[in-house]
Amino acid sequence: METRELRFFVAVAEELHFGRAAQRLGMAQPPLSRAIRQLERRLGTTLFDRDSHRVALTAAGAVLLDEGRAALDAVEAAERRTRRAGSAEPGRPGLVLAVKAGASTDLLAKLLDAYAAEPGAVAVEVILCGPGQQETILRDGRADVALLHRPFDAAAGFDTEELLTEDQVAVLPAGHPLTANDQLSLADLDDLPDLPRPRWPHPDGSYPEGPGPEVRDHTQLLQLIGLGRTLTIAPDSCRSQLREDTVAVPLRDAPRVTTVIAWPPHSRSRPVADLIRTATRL
Amino acid sequence: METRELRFFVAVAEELHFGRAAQRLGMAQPPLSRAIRQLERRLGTTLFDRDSHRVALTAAGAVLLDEGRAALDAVEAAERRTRRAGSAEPGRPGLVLAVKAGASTDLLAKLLDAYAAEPGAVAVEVILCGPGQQETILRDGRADVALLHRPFDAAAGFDTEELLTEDQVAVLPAGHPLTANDQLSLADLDDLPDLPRPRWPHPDGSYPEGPGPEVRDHTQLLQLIGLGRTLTIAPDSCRSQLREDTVAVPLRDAPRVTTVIAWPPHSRSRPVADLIRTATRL
DNA sequence: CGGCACGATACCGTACGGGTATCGCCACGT
DNA sequence: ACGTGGCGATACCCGTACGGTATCGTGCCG
Repeated sequence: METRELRFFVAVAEELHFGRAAQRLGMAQPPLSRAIRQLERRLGTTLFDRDSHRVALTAAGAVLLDEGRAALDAVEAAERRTRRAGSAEPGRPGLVLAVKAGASTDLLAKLLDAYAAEPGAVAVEVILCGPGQQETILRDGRADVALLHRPFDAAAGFDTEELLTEDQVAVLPAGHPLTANDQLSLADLDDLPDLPRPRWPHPDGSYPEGPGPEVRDHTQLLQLIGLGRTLTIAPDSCRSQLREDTVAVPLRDAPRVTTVIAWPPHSRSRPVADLIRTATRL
Repeated sequence: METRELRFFVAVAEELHFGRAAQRLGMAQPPLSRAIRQLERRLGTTLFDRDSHRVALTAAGAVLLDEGRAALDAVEAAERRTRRAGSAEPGRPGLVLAVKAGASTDLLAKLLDAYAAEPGAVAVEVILCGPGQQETILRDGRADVALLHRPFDAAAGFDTEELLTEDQVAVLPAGHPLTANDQLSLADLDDLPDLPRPRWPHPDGSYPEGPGPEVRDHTQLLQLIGLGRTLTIAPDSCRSQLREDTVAVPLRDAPRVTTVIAWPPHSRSRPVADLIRTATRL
């Protein structure tokens, strides 16, 4: 199976419409139809149930959509990482690390310092990304290593090492009545009319429905908290980054959060191994 | 990047010889050379250092070899699993489970029985494979689920659930002097001139060097132990399968072995989820 | 210094991927 | 009921890029 065919298939499977899929692929509809038919012939299976007015995935098609996306990610990762390894003049980033923007700043600083002191250290580029995007970025090769937060980020498919386990705190506007408590429970934070939970974008950029404000990054989030418009739950170590107009209150019953360093299981590269070793020794 | 190019690249990278690689690919050498050059141009990187008498991987080439193999496995897996899902007439195997031949027989039997009793259970095909092959088979899509033994099998890149942890025993020929002990240590089994360790084949089918007998499966192994030609270390549960001419002796200091059920992290399929749920409830 | 092993280059034919035009089918509207 | 429009399939054409054969250039070996 060629990646071109897989890309065709995924486009049709996502659009469930040959015309739109062809448009997305920048081609005409007939060759697309033909390519899919040919793919079906070669696989010996029909992938779509279609008449002139409905296109639907068969069971086999659903399997290929899952597996095919993973395969395309793997190919894309191979391509990107090779490109990066190729253009490795000293000074250009030899290693890309994905972290959730605003999280674990002190741990991150310690890690980068310690690694830079290692013999054979290469330049590290840090990608700051929204919650839940590190997995994607690590999977498709834009990053080589990531810092994830269990149990919130899925580390499925990666090798990991635990670095740090912390309690969580509620981050609230300074002066809010709840800040009078020296401890809170998760239930206290549910359904507060004045402090609805913020809404983070999905991977596709769309926002879920709800009353809370839409946020894109942690700076924005902290500003909104300071303005008394929302609240958030964060690892204890976030205290060091709080502004004067926000307050952290320990949570009695929030799950403890573990920061782990994650990497694709076949990374045999020297810099990745060095960085991981450095991290585990912190 | 197309999978065809990746296959070309991997062939050359493994042979380090354009002529032989072309032969392996069933094509002539010139188009292969050209395809590699073109791949290098598109990636903007040289992948091989070559003159007329030596071909060697560059750093970028080494990266692409690792990542490319993984990507090809993923594509192959997508293809195989789709084919399997497509030809799913009731009766044909809907689920393939890879287990190390001869290991965990009783656990396996319980699992298969329990799963068969589930509503919505599909036919399960069991693949018996040599040690260390389950990962490959699971990765390239010939199996959907595998039973692995930690810490011996690498579960890197898969999701896992622990099922059972056991101590290990030494399996020896009946009547051998060592069987007089009611406990042994690993050191007692090293460098026994009369009982050299068996040699298992590598994934490519070749055998490592050494004095021990070459074995392909556990039946053969047990027979050779019975004949007093070798010994092995195995989980406690293997006792139920021993022959009369072999004896198990507990090991004081062998690492405990954990049987885990493993699956590719993106399996969203109903039968896989059912089987895993069944396994964790045993 | 001649022979050889090997990768690169040159050149050619063909098969396949993509485009345009058109058909066939079904749902819907009036 | 019939016309219309939307959509996937089919028919046909064309360009390109992939693979094959022949040959070259080069460095190693005897």
